[in-house]
Amino acid sequence: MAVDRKRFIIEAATKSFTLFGYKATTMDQVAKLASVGKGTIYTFFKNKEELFEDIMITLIQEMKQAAESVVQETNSFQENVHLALFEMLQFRTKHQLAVKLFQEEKEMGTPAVSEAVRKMENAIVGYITNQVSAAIDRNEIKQCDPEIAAFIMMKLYVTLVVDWERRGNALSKEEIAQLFELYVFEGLAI
Amino acid sequence: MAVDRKRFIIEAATKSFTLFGYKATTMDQVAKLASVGKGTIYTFFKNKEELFEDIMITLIQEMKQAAESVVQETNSFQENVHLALFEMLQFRTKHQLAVKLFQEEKEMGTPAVSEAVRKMENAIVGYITNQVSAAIDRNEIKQCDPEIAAFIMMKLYVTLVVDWERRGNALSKEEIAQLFELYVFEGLAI
DNA sequence: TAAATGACCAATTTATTATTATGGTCAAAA
DNA sequence: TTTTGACCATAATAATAAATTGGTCATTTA
Repeated sequence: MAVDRKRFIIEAATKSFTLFGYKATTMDQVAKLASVGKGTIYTFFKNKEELFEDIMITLIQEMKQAAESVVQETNSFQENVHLALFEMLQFRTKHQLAVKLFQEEKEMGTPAVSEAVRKMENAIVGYITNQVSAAIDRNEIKQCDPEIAAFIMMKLYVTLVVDWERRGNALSKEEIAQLFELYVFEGLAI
Repeated sequence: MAVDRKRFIIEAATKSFTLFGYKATTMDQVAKLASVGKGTIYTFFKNKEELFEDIMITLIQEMKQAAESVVQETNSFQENVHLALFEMLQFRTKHQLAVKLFQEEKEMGTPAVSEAVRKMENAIVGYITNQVSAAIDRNEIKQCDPEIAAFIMMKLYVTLVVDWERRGNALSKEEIAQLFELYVFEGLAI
């Protein structure tokens, strides 16, 4: 193969999804951007949705890597969970494609995009679930259902980072860490 | 005044909002249902939105009463918070007007309805905030920001009652109470 | 001759116009 | 003085026309 057409197509589609979103990205546009005939796209991908899913797999991998880059063996479980969750939620607001997709999901509810957002959420919960399971095995925390725990932790972070901000002034990273520790680890009981 | 026209209007509007939602309820319809000329409505209410707000105040009062009906002096704080939150979230899924409004908010995003839903949420948080403040004064729980605590508790309940159900099988009232106690009061720390 | 292409098509989306319905007013009636 | 419903400007909806788009496939290319 003289030129890596598949790579060109993926790069062009990523650019276009990032700039215009899923719905407003046309296959003609991707073909033009990739300097490729439209038919060529369909020799690599069954349809637009599959092309999008391929790109989403990469995005989710990047998000996982972002989490892994801040998690450290030597840290305590709660420190690592805090860092990982904060990093992944941050990723969703910093990575341009993720931002565009969340916007499109909220404003238009494009089905393929809703599914993609769901998969990102599952990736976060899945990653934290593993951390929780490991922490239980190491006897760092109480016995509990790891998936429910991970789900609650993620939702608590969204509550603290996103929902509370909507009600007034945002919480700092340190305040969030403190609240997380208070409610999930220490508890309100005296 | 021969007949209580205002009462008739409110009853007719409540029926219509419950049956058809805010958007699909017409002032002509309300007037007909109330056996009143359309102009009469505007002698009691400035416009459709104010009529709706009047009815919402009643709905929120009812929700508060539902919470108060299950809260008891002799109960512990966490028991009362559990009962109150469960009751109010239940109220939102049982009271027909509330159900209709949540549906309309989700499907159409009617601004007046979004505002109403926001007020219901504030009412719940406000009620729990008071409970938390009182519990701190009684030294039943640790010192903490009562509003953030109430907000987190409400969100945790929505997570457990609504969000987790969407991921698979629902949790029972007892499981929810246990999880609530584990995460908010006891904590995961060993 | 296998890979690449873009004109083409059915189906959907968007733009345009016509029609209806609705919130709110106010002169007349009760 | 209170109540009313015909009336109106505006907004929502329906109907129709025009443009766009995802996907195909016969033809071209290397």
